[in-house]
Amino acid sequence: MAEARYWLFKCNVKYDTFADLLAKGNQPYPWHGVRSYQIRNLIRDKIAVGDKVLFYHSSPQWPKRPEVVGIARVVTAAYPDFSAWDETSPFYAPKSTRDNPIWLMVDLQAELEFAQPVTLREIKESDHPALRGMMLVQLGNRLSIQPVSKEAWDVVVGMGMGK
DNA sequence: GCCAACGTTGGC
DNA sequence: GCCAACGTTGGC
Repeated sequence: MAEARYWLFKCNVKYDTFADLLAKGNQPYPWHGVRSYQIRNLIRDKIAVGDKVLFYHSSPQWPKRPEVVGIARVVTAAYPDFSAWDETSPFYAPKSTRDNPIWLMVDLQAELEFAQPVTLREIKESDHPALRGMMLVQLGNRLSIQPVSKEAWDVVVGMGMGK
């Protein structure tokens, strides 16, 4: 296997949470709902089985804060996102057909829930150079999947484990 | 609810 | 291909 890479996946808590992954136990969880070509291309070209994921909750209800809540692992290659075919899904996307799927997804499996979630605010306020370099804290960034450096990974996971 | 960022759409 | 209008994201 190629060397694992590190990512941050944003999850809008309106649709899914880390609890949904944890509830699956050892079963894979289809990371559905990507509707951005940039992210689709990342999934298709860059993300591989075994890659590691910081699981981030975005857009929480006040007074909850956006935060990294745990770690997951990529367990499949990219395959068509079936939620695009479901008329009852908020991610229904009729342009993506079974014969010619536009939207792709991978499956995730939960690995570890942080003892102590790492909030966006903590990451922003950290003076650690690896965290200051994270895409997450840069202005205007809205990508729902972002590459994370090994250094930033180690720092965030350390914070989440309560170190 | 507000609003900045910014990707996407569509008229030309 | 340009670019203005529009829609979505997401922090606050």
